[in-house]
Amino acid sequence: MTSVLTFPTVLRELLRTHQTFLSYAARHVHALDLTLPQYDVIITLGNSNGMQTKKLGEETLITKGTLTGVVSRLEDKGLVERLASKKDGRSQIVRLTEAGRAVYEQTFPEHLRHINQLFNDYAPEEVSKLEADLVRLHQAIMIARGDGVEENADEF
Amino acid sequence: MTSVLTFPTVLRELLRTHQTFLSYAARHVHALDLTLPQYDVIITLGNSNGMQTKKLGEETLITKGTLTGVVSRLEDKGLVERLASKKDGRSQIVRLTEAGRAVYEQTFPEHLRHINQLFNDYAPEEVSKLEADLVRLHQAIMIARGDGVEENADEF
DNA sequence: GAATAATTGTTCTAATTAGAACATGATAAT
DNA sequence: ATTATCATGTTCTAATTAGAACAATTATTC
Repeated sequence: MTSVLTFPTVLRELLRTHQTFLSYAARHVHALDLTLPQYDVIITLGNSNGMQTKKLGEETLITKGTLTGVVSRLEDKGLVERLASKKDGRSQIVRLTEAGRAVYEQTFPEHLRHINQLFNDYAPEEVSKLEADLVRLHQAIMIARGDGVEENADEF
Repeated sequence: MTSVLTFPTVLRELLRTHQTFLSYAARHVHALDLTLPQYDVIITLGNSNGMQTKKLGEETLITKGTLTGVVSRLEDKGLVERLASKKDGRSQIVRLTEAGRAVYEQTFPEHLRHINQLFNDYAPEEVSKLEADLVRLHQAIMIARGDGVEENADEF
């Protein structure tokens, strides 16, 4: 290796693995003429009867400014629709149309196989361990960011 | 949890951790009026006397179409310069200017502390283990992608 | 209840992103 | 050597991204 430590190498590896995974997942999705964020929205809505934009963003990890555009493009394609919430005048409900549900049901099982294939050589405990390790790092970052455990903020 | 398995949860956690890390790292970098990819280029060049655009892309994980723009913006800021390679007429060498080197030297140690702080509670072996686990997943994805081990491609 | 604060989603901007097409220079095959 | 193939970097496009500002609505506080 030529390069001296820049970001610690474990973090570089995190970026690399993330990037490679996205390109792997995108390959399957692009055959459907959808982008990865668009497909992520579809499969997230696939298990529900519609949800608030806010919750949809939390599930998909798409920030709200971005999500507006992603949902609009899916609306243009006729795969989702927006409805005003009856309980909250600020809120929109997003849900699959018939066509969107058809896409979900016809493609999701294959998509899941495509993804799960990555773990063919993993024991279940190994997957759980990796997940736990990622959660640990995630929490370490949040704590360093100051979004820590939010204990009693005794401003007296 | 309400949501049924979509992406396997370990992969969702990979995305979440990646995203949170980027926002953590960006916070420090934005104070320098640089974006994260721009700063990544600067610290990658900081250890060298200039390198090919191709190699710069490999080190930073930035694809070539994107890298052209990132380098151009750094050029506009006077932090890097492009030189024609003498050995290869297609190739450009990118290197830090004086100003770019000053930014690197004055900010990198603090940046490194900022990043390393994430691992305060880690034993060194734990970091190595996590890195090895990420490398393993990365390779599993590459193999599933077909970029596998590229053994003897004995066609027929 | 009226003023203040917080929440929800859209709009706007600059930058990044992947991917494809392209021009130019280098390399290989014949 | 000449053709065909490959490598390097730029340009182009559509989409995503984060972040900030904003309008509309809801919740809180006094």
